[in-house]
Amino acid sequence: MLRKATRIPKRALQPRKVPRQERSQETVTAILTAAARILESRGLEEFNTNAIADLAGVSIGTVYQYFPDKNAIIAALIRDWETKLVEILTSAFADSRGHSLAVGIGSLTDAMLAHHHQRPHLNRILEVEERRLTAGHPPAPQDEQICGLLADFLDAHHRDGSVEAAEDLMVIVQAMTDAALERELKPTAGARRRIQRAMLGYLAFQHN
Amino acid sequence: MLRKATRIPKRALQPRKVPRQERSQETVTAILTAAARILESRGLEEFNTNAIADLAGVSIGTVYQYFPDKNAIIAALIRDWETKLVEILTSAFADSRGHSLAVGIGSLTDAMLAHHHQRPHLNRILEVEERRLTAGHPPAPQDEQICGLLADFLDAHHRDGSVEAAEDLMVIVQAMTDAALERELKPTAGARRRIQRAMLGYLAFQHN
Amino acid sequence: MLRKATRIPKRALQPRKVPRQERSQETVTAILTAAARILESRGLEEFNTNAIADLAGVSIGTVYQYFPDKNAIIAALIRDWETKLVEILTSAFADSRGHSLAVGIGSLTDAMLAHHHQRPHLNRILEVEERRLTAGHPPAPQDEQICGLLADFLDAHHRDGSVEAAEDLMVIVQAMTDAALERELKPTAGARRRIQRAMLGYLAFQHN
Amino acid sequence: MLRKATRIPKRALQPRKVPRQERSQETVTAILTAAARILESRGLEEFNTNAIADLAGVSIGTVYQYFPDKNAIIAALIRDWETKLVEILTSAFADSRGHSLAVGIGSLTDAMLAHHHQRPHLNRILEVEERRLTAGHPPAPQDEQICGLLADFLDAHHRDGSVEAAEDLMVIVQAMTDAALERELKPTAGARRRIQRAMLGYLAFQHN
DNA sequence: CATGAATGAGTCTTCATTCAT
DNA sequence: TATGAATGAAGACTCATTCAT
Repeated sequence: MLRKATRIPKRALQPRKVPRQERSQETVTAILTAAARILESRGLEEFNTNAIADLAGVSIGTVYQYFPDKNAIIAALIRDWETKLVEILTSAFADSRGHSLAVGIGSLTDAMLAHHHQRPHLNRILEVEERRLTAGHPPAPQDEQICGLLADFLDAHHRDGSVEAAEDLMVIVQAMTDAALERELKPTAGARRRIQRAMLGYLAFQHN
Repeated sequence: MLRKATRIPKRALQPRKVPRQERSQETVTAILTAAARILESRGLEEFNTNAIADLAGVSIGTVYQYFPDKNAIIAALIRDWETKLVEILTSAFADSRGHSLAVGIGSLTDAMLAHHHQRPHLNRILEVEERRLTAGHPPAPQDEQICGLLADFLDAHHRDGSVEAAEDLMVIVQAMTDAALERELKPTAGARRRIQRAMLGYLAFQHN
Repeated sequence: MLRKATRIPKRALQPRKVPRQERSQETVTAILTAAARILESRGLEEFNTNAIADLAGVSIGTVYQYFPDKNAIIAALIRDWETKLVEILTSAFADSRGHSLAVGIGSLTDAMLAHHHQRPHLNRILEVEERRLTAGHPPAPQDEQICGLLADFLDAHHRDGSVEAAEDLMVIVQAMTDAALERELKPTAGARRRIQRAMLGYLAFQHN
Repeated sequence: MLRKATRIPKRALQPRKVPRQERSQETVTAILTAAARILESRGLEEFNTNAIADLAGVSIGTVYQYFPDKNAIIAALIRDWETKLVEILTSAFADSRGHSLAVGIGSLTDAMLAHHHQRPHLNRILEVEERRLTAGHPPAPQDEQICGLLADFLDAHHRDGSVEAAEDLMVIVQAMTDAALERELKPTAGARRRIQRAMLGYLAFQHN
């Protein structure tokens, strides 16, 4: 991955062909599963289309039938991962409706920690790759969605400048979750406390 | 086949030989300057040892005389960058000695914003690369140094848990500076305000 | 791996099955139309069986139902093209029956120019492909037919060595039409004059 | 070669690096020699960079050090071949200075026949490839040179429209030599006579 | 007969690294 | 020390063709 990096993707990151038959849906799943596993256990350096095909038990040609290139596979993993994150956060905010701001932020933190600690190595790589693949691109719709969820939640608690705050809080929670993940492999109470402190502190802060 | 650097670099990231003669020092500088320029203007994708040698005006063999491999070149750039950051922060904290906490945090923020906005594209890449190269490694001495500076500063203001706080604040300022850089190309007052809010809020926050 | 067609085609260049039913005939026509269009607008480089099937609106399997391989498709296009040429020349010579040699040669020239300028890009490619596919093979029956038509015409004008002359004249008219096509995109009076000069000069020439 | 065809060459057809050391000049020669041999004995289909490297006794990387891609190798062969043709024709015309038109045309014919019958199979392929590689490009300087030589020769014999005539004669001699080569492998007196007839006939022809 | 998913050999090309000079 | 020619493993990707459904 050191070589093919940065720059704007040359091909669309979109899948090439939408699988219609049942068989091909399974194939796509197998490819993505294999790709995730390789990224997770062998790292970006050994992430190559031949390895993916091997592990997925399909031929290399089949991989290219569904993905125009390597990056599109990573992009698909990122999309899946973000879609899942949106779901998790959506339900986290839904659950905290009617509760205090602190409770809501706590749910958010827990959800983020939980999601990141699930396949932490994979997530780490996907995060870095997302930055590479989207460099110069407009933000992914899912990112905006997530910010929107948080902004709505802040609005419900009568906070001004909710969009800006949501942006900042997402940056903070993302970075701190990441840092926590680097320090310790399991989510800990300490990590939770520190993230909470940053987010609630941000929200409580009054300029004088 | 020595191309694959699997997760943990096989070679030391140290330069191969410390150049003693003057001419050698110039050569190393030329190589690093070329490397930085390529990274900056062509991106990671076109960052390769042959291109570096070309731009530096030396032969590829000479590059390998001073750096054991490609990663060592990037590592050297990162080291330089961090060393500079240590210097800047050292003087920022020195200047704010005797001033309030807020003033000190303000200096830190300004220093970070200034440093990141200098060759922003290069810095972005180096940051990502640092994560790649140090994955699984202990933190670089410079990172510890920076945290130490901040911790000392917090101590001077009688803050408890200064090491933990320093760690968190560095994560926050780094991430937010980065995000700001992504949003707007020049350092803005708005960015400064938001970063301040996050850091001072973190410090002011009291668990109940 | 059946991709390599070494010098001599391994499979017959004949279509695989003669379509008897009406619908099959339509399918074959669709395939050949698509093939011609691709050759014409995208060139040999993008001429592949999958693209043909796509554009023809049939599945790749169907293409192979009617053509044993890719070369057979090209061969069919060439056959069609030559068949058409035979028809055109036949009527050209028929029309010039009873007229002078010069008039006949004029008709031939006009017919050739007209035929070549119809879908010139396609014709150019087919001509080159014909050489590739027939390398080492005996001349195609249509080529012989065309020479025969011309030889008969020359005979009617009491020319000796009509077969040899017909061969040579066909080579000349073919090459010069081609060259004209390369120079200017539309048939011009100049091109006609030059071709005429070559042909009539050839016929008029007397060894001393 | 069926696949990578038509269209305008994507990379320059120029060699990548001019060999400076003696060793590399030998390498380039070895590559071109190998390329010619493969084209000649195995045909375009088996003409690939790996085969070339193998036969040349160098590694594939070395091939790409001197040629940006496959087409550039073919282009180099074509250039060599044309350069040689220019030399041959130059001396043919030089020799026929002071002689009659017929003698000069005879020299031209002999030179062309001789040149084409040297490695006839290779020449055939190179000719077709030249058309592919130069499609849409301005004519190669060598082609112009050759026409110029002939035009000068015609001028010396007080022919009007010598440039047009030179163009046409070159087309004719090229095509007929080619056709002869297809009929018989050795240059024959018959072929010579037929080509002469075409060229002298063209020149002698008077419109009425 | 038609479909289209799957195959996989083959080809191009790159670039980190070595080593003879 | 410097040079730069040479190496070659590795990886991306294509597309003619097959065959189960």
